[in-house]
Amino acid sequence: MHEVLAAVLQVRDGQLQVLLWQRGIEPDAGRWALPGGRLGDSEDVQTSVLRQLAEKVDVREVAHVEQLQVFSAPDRMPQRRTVVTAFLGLVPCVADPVLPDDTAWHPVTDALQGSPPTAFDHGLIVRRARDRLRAKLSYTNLGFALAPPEFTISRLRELYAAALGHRVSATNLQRVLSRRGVLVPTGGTAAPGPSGGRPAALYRFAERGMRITDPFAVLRPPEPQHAPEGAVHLADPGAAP
Amino acid sequence: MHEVLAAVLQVRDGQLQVLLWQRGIEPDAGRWALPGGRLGDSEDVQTSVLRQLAEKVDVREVAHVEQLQVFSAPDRMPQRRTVVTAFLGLVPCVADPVLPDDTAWHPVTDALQGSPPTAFDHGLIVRRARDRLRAKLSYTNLGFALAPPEFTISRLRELYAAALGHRVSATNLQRVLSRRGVLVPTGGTAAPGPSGGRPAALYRFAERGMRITDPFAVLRPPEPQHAPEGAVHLADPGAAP
DNA sequence: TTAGTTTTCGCCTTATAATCGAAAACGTGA
DNA sequence: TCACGTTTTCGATTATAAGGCGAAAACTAA
Repeated sequence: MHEVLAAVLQVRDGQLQVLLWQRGIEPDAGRWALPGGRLGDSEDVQTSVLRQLAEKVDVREVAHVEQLQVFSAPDRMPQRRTVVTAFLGLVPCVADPVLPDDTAWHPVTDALQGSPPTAFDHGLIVRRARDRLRAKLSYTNLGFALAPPEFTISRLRELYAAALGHRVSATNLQRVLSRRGVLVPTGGTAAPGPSGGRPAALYRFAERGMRITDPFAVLRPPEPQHAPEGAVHLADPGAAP
Repeated sequence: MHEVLAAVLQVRDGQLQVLLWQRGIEPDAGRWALPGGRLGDSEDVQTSVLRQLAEKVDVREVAHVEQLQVFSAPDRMPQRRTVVTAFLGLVPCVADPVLPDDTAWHPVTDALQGSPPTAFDHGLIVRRARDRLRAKLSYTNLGFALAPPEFTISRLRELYAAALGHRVSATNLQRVLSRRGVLVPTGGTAAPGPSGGRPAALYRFAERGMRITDPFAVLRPPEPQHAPEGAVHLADPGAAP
């Protein structure tokens, strides 16, 4: 049997959290599992996981979904042999979907340490999801999927710090993203906090489509020569000795 | 039904090539397909694809295998609905496995342009495999899977150029890989070619395990402070003013 | 010995990230 | 209204790594 699962991640309360539901029946009753379910006959895996998220946990605000990996160990679940395609899902920090009673957000760090206990191999899937997110935050504009449509650099810095698990310099974040052209100022400013301070400028991401600015520019192809032959007059119109 | 497929790549004759077999029966009779087959009940997908490669095309010299992606469009194959887990496989350039009559190597570039015509969505899988290889060559030591155990920089440069599809500077390749610590001199030298020249030093890869030296060191965590508090005496045993 | 070939190494330039500190822009309270 | 604390923003500087170029090294063949 083939099923799909999603590790849906969101930054809440300054921590990266994952959406889990508590199993009511055996096997692994009482343990916490990722949302998902059986693959339908007339849908592909990504359509299926989005459908099931919408149906089961009312998550329609998923800003980004991507395939993580297939888990297929014959004994990964007792009883029936089940192959699963695992996904990473990201939800902006402003979203607060209504959840069923058996469903809740849990800090990823806690879940990876057994609190709450996770069902089957779902803990491993959560770890893969977190690692993938951390890697992609470094070299893509995947941050758009964690951030609101408009945000200040400070706000974005908090999101990155929560997701990456370490401190992040606002100055550096600002310029690294700007250089890549994924950060666009909207012109507006946010109101200062209660203790004053300079009002922060608002930004948005250039595109929501995982645009990557030359991924891993290492061992890149040689620069095309400016004008190997002919067309030289174009580059040199009226030069004087 | 679930099946596994592998795009097995190797550099031959200075070109990146892929292993294909010609289908004898409908559907898509006469077109060229990737090796693979049905997932067994007691094996995971990676075990399965390695088994089938060994059984069907006598490829036991696969140096590296990794999951690419699940392809699951309901209509990706006529007749029966089939979900496939696609793999990337890499074979060192020195290997020359015995192949069945219906099986042959084809340049990836040609296959992607319809020569020979590929079956089902296998052309798309080949493209994904090539792109993945190119990306990973930039920031991992995946080159070990294309290269012999020992090699010269010139030889490695040819392999990289063939796989990446553009010229590669031997000087730069040498230093980029050395800096990462994945290139280890063996001490030996290769015999000069028929037209003379300085004999080249032999190298090997440091590890065959996809060791990555700090992947994408962007937005990296701040350096740990030398000695924030306590334990200072350890770092400073018997210092005099 | 000389010419030709190939490899290897050092120096320089460029590109990008990280760090530091000062200036700008706002509230608050004397 | 005028210092003061706070937060944001920007410029200058440093650090690191990749890319390019040419000279020197090490060999073969005439």
